[in-house]
Amino acid sequence: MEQISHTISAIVEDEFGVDVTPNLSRPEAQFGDYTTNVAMQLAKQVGQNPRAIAEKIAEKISEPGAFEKVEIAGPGFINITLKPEALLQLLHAEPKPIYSGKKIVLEYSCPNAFKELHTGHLYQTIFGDIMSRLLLVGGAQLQRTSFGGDVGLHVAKCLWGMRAELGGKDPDKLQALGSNKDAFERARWISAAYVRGATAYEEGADNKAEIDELNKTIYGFHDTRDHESPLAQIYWTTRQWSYDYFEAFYATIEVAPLRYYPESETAPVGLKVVKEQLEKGNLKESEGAVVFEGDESKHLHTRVFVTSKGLPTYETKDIGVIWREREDYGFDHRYLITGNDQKEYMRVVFAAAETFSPELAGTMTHLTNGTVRFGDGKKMSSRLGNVTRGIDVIDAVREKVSELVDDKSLVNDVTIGAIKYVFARYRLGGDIAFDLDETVSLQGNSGPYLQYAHARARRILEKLGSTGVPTTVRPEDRALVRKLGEYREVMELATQELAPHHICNYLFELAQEFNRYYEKNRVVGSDHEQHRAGLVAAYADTLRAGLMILGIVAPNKM
RNA sequence: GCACCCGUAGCUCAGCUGGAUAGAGCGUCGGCUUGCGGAGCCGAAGGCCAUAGGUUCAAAUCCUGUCGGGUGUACCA
Repeated sequence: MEQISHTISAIVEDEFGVDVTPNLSRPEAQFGDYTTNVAMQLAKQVGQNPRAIAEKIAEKISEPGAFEKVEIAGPGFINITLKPEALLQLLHAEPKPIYSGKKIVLEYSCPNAFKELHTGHLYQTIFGDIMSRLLLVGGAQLQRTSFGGDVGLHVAKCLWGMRAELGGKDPDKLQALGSNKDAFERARWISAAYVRGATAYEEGADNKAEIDELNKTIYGFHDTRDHESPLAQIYWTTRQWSYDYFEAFYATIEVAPLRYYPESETAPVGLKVVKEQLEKGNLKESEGAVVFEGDESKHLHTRVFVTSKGLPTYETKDIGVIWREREDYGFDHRYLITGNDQKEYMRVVFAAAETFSPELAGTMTHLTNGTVRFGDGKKMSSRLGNVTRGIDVIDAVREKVSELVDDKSLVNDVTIGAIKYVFARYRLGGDIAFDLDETVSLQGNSGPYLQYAHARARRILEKLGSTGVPTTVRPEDRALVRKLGEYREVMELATQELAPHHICNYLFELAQEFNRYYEKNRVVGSDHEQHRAGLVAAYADTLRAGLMILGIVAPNKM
């Protein structure tokens, strides 16, 4: 593709003295393998009509007999049809490593300690994980990071609740309680305690005062490195339970682990920066608080970095993460995924970061995801533990899959595949309408459908033993071979845009193309058995490779 | 009020660095049916791409206004 582009570019330079990089794209099959609209773009500049320009370019480009066919169509499209050998060569092309040599930090998932991961976390974690795979395909030196609160009011509410649940602050009772629970059950218990604390906070002034006091006490555990007092022991133990739970959750959905930066670690770093920047005049004191004054001409809000009570806000903690990540990894670029309600907020944080440290300018990208909605269209509530937990979604899918798949050993791969696929399918940014039936459906554009399509192809190959490598393209093969050859281009697009939905669309189209082929062309026992088997193998391998980048296992049987 | 995001088939979504008759899945209707795994294939119906202008040889795509929906707008995260 690049070669063709260069060739055309050279011809245009030669004939018209204009420097362009022609836009090559994949047209509908009837028009050939590639098309370019370069003639139309040149028409005005060159002062000739586009068809005449196209004629000249087409004549030159087809001279050495490099292509099967070069045609002019419509207002001046140049349509190129590749020779069979060229078409086959595309099957072996590797995607360009566009992030090669780049140190990249990708921050996502970001659960708070002492809370369970809800559906939004599930979505973002899976999407972030797939995005990280795309960065790796692009050759990046990648670090996956995550950031969350292990201090703050929500923790105080939780600790208060845990103390109430335990009937005191005896760490031994906690140990006894935890000894017969797994990571998920412990997280569930912590979560229940949080609900109790949060309710108490709303209901009684005494409770509120106690919890507010507890909030300071928890900061104290960090400041004084208190690991001994009974309440501190409960805090540290349950914080570790939270971390264990994160690990267990990530293992369940089969995503890579992340380096977790707790707020207790980033707040001091942020505060130090804030102090320096206050002296430099980049931050100002206002009404007793430390604020960053947003540039109103750029529609940036003014935001508080340190409250009038002297406590760091999320802004400061976020600056802390950026500084820590830079210190730890020296990133060339940092991508951050959050919910899209934080868009405007993060613009200010980025603007502040770039003011504090101008070399950060242009090195950070904030990506946002929408809300996961369920069939009834209701938005999930995160109040008082009334959340739809991530694990509940996983369990619901698993249950459904169990009904459909006979072989129990396959249930997990299909479950995880279905969930990953449904989250990868949508362009990042919009809300996700999660439909259980559609997610698990074995027909239509779903993970299980593609897994099945793959298994079916493998079964054919199993019947044949050895398979050849296709060396020619027979007329009936052409559509399938062409589709297979698009893999690299799709990969590059997905990698560049960090948009896995392109891969989903492609794999689904590929499977459809294969099914069409398979419907009409018998493989086993045909005169072209070895040849066709080679195509089936290429198809199955492509499908598996694509699914693997989405983090989805492609079983050989289903 | 101001800012940002969104508005494409009954539903869920692609397409948005401008290009050839606007695509897919689900759903609906009609064919193929003793199959290499039919969990498939073929076909039909269904769209003034929210709306009104503008730029262009060419607009779902870019610009502006309007309407409708969502989010954010200093001591929460």
